[in-house]
Amino acid sequence: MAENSSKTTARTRRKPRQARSMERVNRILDVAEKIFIEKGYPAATTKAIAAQAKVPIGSLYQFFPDKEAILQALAERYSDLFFSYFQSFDTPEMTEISLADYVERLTDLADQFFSQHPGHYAVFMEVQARMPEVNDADDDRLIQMFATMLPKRYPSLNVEDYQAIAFVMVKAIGNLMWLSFGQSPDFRKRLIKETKRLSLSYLQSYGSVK
Amino acid sequence: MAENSSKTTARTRRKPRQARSMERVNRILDVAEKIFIEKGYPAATTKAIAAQAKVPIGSLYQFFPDKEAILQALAERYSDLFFSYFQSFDTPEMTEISLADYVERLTDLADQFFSQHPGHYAVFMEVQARMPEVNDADDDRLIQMFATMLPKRYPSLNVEDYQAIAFVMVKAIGNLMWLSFGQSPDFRKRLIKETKRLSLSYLQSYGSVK
DNA sequence: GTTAAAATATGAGTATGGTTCATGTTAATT
DNA sequence: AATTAACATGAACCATACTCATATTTTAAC
Repeated sequence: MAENSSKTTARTRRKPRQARSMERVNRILDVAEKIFIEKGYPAATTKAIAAQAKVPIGSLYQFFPDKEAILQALAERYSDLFFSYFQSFDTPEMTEISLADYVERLTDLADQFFSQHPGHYAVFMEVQARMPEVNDADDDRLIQMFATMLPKRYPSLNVEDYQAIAFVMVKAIGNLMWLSFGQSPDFRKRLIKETKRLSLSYLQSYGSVK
Repeated sequence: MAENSSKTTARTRRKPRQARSMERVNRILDVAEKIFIEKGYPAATTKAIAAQAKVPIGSLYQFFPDKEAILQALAERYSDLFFSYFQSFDTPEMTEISLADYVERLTDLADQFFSQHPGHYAVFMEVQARMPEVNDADDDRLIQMFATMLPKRYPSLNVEDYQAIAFVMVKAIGNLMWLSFGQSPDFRKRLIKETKRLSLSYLQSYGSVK
């Protein structure tokens, strides 16, 4: 499907096959994450990353075509983690519980994920800035997941409706949860409450009673 | 209020006082906007900006302490424009019309602004990525504007409620409107409709009848 | 076990782009 | 007319992403 966009894939590099090199790649990723969080992406020099990972600069570029590829690899690690959180929502049982409960659990789960992985915030921030496509892909996956469940609750709507509703839900909730960081703990709690209210009243406007 | 954050203000530069230099500054800004839109901020070199504006590189740095300052200046131009659009909402009459009409007009105005200034999208994008504070300041201004009007419609709530509701409204609407670009024209229309539905049902959940 | 091929390792060197600064020129001020 | 302040200029500086020719280690073939 996806062509070789010059932005997404600069040039392919050898994938590590030997154990020693895989270790090094992981060391590089760990160190890079740490430095990205500490100083931000632009101030994190590839030399510093290589040095702290105790890997010569040439070796770093053996596996990562460019600096952005390091960020991208980190994003993928988080993406996998993220979806492992939401696995539990991709089940039929989830259509049985009440709409209010559903919204409640959905929001709380997102909240938990963000809270439990502080590094995600910094990495996500940079990825959003520099490679929005990556995050959009994750959102699309969530949207499809969500759209699939909607017919169960709203049998009379059509495909376009499901797409639109799922889009609004994922983006609006995601954005508000995201913004709730950077706020004071009290206001953050309030925002999570409001997020639930927002999505519930929106969904109810489509006539669900359950 | 604001200290000299090393991120926000690198170092002050002479402000142009003479006509000739003000012309040059404007030329620089216009060219920079064009190149930012065409190639994106990172690929826009200060050398290229200076060259196309027919200004030596040294002169550019006479007025802009660094590359980011150019972006910031552009953001300020748009910020002013943006608020001139929303001036009409800072009037008492706006509390008289129905909630549905209010939401309708608010959303359409935002839509119009975004549509009529395509350059804003690209610039805003980069600003959001690199200097979120700038955009947050704009949002805060909108939030206060909105929060001030809420007591008229919801007399029984308290200050925290007004703040929370205004926050959700501004951020949620703003985000959805923003995302509606990048979408197909049809889906974009649909999203604007959904944005209205989202905000209206949310506001109605607070018990307004009018 | 030897050897050829493939994978990995290395860091001095290159290219590019942001920024400076010493020196000159033009406009305002006295 | 003289002094000062604002503006102009671009070669040079410097930091940083990235390369590449060369050396070493692992794997595979026999």
